[in-house]
Amino acid sequence: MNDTRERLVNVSAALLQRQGLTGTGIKQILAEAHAPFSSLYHHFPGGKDELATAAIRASGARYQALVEAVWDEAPDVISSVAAVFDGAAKTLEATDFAVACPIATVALEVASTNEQLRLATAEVFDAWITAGAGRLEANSVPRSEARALALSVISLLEGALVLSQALKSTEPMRAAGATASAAVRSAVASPAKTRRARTHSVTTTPRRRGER
Amino acid sequence: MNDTRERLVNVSAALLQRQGLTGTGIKQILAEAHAPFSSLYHHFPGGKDELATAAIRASGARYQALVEAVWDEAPDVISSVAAVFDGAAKTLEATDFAVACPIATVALEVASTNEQLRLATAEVFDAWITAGAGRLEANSVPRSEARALALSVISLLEGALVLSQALKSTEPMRAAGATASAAVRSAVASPAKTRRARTHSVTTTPRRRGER
DNA sequence: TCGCCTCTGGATAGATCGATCCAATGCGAG
DNA sequence: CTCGCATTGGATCGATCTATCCAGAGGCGA
Repeated sequence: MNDTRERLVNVSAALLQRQGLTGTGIKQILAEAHAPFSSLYHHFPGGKDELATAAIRASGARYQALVEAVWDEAPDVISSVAAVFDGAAKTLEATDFAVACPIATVALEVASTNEQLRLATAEVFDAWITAGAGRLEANSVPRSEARALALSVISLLEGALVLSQALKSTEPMRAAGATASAAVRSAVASPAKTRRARTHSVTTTPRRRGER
Repeated sequence: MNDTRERLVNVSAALLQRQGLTGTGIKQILAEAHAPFSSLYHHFPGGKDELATAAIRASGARYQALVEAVWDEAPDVISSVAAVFDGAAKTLEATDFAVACPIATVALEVASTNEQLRLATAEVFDAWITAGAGRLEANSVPRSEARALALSVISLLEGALVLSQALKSTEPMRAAGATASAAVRSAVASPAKTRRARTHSVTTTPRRRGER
């Protein structure tokens, strides 16, 4: 019977992604979710902030699951990264650049104005980073580099989403995808094909055994 | 004289950066700028949107000038890129993570809700990309790669700003800076020493003709 | 000095904001 | 059936939002 609560969270997540926190009114959420005022304050006594927190957490987890599904479908790490960026580009095009990162808009808005919501966005990002680092580490990226690489790849993705949305073009997303793939390729400790990385030449990574 | 108009633009730029468009009220702008209602609608007949457009353009240009100044102070391209990311990290720390990108917050907010403002943010980003590509090209990056590389570097910067603000940590910024430097290093057509880059810090780069 | 134009001062309108209130409804347990 | 609890239906409040209105102040050329 609690599908009202679920509808509120889902509708909020969708609206927050496109309009941000202050740009989304309670009345609009209630109208689209076909719910009355009292239902909102019954399920979320904390009001708008509590609802928004739940929405951020939900769409953060949902997006992570989506990306992980795309990631795990590809045969190797580098194509996984490429597939994620490609998927993001396709989503942008399919939605006329309306659907990008589910939480970045709110994250920037609340970063210095709403500590409770800022913490929620931080938790989501942290989960993404940890998951990304874990998957990189499971694919021959040395532990000492995995987290920094995950941070860079996610930064590339987030930044490219910002630029692509503003410019209404997937050019930034494609460029960022290429750079992300190259960065991952450089970090992968390939035991056999050490000299094969012709096109991308050197990085700061010594090619010795990435032990430790 | 017309310093009321200038004050309005500056105050708006600062508030928009931290609170976004819908999060910033006209009254707050007027209060901080010590201006009455009628002054706003005299100088900006288009109201809030017109004022915000002017503010976005102004802070976009100001930020570009700041980055270019930091960039041009460094002796070579790679240290330039590193210096920009380092400067962003220092600014974040100095302002308790309140001051990051002057337009990203608004850009995400208006991307699919306000075409006029979206165009303004797109113009600012485009100017940054063009300027970045030009500077890369002037430093031995092939023209065919310069624009894509500039897109990637700016994506890294923007994404790292999002993550750093949300997490209240400069770790993403530092990781992104290292990746950006490495990407630029790979793209620089270094005539002789392709192999021996070693694991020094970012400042050890092939010192090609330091013009200027 | 006069008249003109730019700019400022502040009140106010009309809409919308988030939040609260209480009565009514549905439903399972006893 | 009846009771108790979770949930719903709206009306409504005070605050705040953007925008408009008009009168007055100030500078400047004629």
